[in-house]
Amino acid sequence: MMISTRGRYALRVMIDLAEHKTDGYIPMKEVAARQEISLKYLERILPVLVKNGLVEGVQGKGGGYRLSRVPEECTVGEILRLTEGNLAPVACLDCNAEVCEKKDTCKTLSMWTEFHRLTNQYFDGITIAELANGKSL
Amino acid sequence: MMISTRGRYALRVMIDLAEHKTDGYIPMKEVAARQEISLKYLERILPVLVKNGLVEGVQGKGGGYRLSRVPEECTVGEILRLTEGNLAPVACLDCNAEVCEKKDTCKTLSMWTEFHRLTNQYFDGITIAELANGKSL
DNA sequence: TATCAACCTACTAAACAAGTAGGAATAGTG
DNA sequence: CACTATTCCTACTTGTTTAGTAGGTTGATA
Repeated sequence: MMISTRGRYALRVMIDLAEHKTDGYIPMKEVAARQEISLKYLERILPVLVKNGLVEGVQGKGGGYRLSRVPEECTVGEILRLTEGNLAPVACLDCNAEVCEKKDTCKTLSMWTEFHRLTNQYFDGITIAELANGKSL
Repeated sequence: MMISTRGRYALRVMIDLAEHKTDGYIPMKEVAARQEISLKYLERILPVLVKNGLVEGVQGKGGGYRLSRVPEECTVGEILRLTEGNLAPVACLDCNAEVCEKKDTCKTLSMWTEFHRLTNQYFDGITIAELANGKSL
């Protein structure tokens, strides 16, 4: 019942990119230094955000990353689903998992389903812009 | 971001005890057979429920377990907190964890705190009685 | 051509999950 | 008393996941 460092670091990177937004690209080396996270580890986390169009990476000197959209349009839910795989509390709700054979008689399934819905709704309702601005919830 | 088998099995045991309630004690062997869960594994999960007064265990022939309270007074939240340790989404919110040194400037802490509150509120609002009766949520 | 950056793959150490194994303590029953 | 059925307790095991590290390749700019 935990969000791993992958998801938490991805979030911190996105917030950092929003806060230090310029017209150019920001090298991950700078973000890693500011956030005190291993650069090498961040390099392993970012590709999924690039592939799914949340950030753009440019190689070479003067390169780096920048947000693909304005921070107001980046939701926490989207970032966590990409980096954590899924926000489902039980495997039965994971779309990629095999179907549970007890699902028709399971007394707890609807509870998990509703919690899953609630979780997505909560995190989809928060944007990177709000976090960067320190909006209190 | 998952509830482990410990929590899920504990819940199924509690529901089973509620459904097969008698004036005596129910051997875990029966519950394990009905729920198709390893008896040995359940024996490892139950002590925490006993210690915290959710169920009573009686050893020896004719012994077994029974709920300490009526199912209407057993909440899912209570059971999950005992078996999963804590429902906190990040370590910073775990009371037993060391205090995070970034907590004063952390842009995400309030988001996690609110989610934690929401999670507890959701699961505290569901009782074993409701699950046993198949109340749809 | 040198430098700085993203990108890629393989490896590793530690922790955790999900159980198994083997018995000790306890309480009724013939 | 011996037998049986049950909880209770500790240690072990096996596989997976987490949180990285190592060592490079590719690509852009100056």
